[in-house]
Amino acid sequence: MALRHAVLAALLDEELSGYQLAKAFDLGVANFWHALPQQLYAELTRLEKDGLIAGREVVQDTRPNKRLFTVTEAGLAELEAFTASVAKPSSIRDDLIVKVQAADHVDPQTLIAQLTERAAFARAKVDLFGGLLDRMRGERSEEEFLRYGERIGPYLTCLRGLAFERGNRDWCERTVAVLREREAARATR
Amino acid sequence: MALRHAVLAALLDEELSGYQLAKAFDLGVANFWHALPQQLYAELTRLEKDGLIAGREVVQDTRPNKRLFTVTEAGLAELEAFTASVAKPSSIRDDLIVKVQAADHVDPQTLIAQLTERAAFARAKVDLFGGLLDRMRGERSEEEFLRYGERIGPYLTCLRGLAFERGNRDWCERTVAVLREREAARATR
DNA sequence: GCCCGCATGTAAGGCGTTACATGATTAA
DNA sequence: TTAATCATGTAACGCCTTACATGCGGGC
Repeated sequence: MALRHAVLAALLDEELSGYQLAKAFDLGVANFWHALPQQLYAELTRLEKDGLIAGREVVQDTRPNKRLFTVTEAGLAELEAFTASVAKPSSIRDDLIVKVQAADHVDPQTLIAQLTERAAFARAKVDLFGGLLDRMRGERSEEEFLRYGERIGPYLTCLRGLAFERGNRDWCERTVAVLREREAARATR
Repeated sequence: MALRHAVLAALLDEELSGYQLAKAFDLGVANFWHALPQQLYAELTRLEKDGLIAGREVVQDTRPNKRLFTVTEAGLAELEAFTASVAKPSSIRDDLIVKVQAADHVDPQTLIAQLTERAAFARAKVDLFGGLLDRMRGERSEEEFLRYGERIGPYLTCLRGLAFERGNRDWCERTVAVLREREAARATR
């Protein structure tokens, strides 16, 4: 049950609507968790019912009305308890890695295409996260920001996301290079 | 539905029983996927029913009998199709990152303890994967092995696992250092 | 004598994904 | 006028996790 806590953590720094949360948890900006809009609307309903967040209706003229949510005292306590609870070890769960595991038995060209696509995606995320980090620390150097900044949580998680996507990019590129070399060697044999 | 394909990929290189698979997919050796024994036994039943794997009973005296599974032609075709299908982008899903996202609002000592524990776990995995890679490539250098070795799939996925755990280790250590520095600064204020 | 390893499952419940549904405004 | 953005959901299905169940053999 970690989606609740991810939502609570996201609402700590700013009041957000379900729609805004959905955008934050989508592929683009989710540097620490991923979820679909349906999950979020359902979870927000449950969180409010349990008194961990409080919503307030905002009436809009030109746009549909929306509900903005804030973390309550109880919600903060819940997060505190979650933080103290045992963490399960994380593991990657990625279709692409399964495909590479079977590399010796499937068509290399297909694999190369998939890896190339993923590398491009990873590069885009590296750029995105780099930009986010720049904006968060402003004029300050990273060292300075992390020592004296007020809100470093989102920065730290973004650093993890950045390193992860760099890892993806590098591994994909390396793997493509290996597969290409073997293909070339096979052709001249 | 990627567990099926992960199982198929794992059975490509050797005939395994459910129990052996369960060990491979457990925390210790799962360098490309993770699953619990119950999932695996259920999936093996389904895979056999669908004709993607074939099982043969091995009678043992001193131990309970077991069933060893091999990938069939149809199973290989299924894997081939899976490899060609679109891959979803992978994303990290990790309790610990959620906790760090809330770093500015929860007790730093608790967080430091969790991060320290995770760093130790990551170091253990780095060692484990390093050893596995050594054993796979034997006498050969990495370059040589990847160019001329016969089974490089498992090696490549293990490389991804190694890089991922190094990333975990480094990020945990860095984050602990940052939190400690801020705690020290707060104490002298 | 007790716990660990081998070997295989069932059952229930929670979480995530896919598909479907609605309806207004604004920019291309 | 067509598509994208804002805004919020319902329903069905499938995967993952947690708990429970069984039974023999070997080492400390």
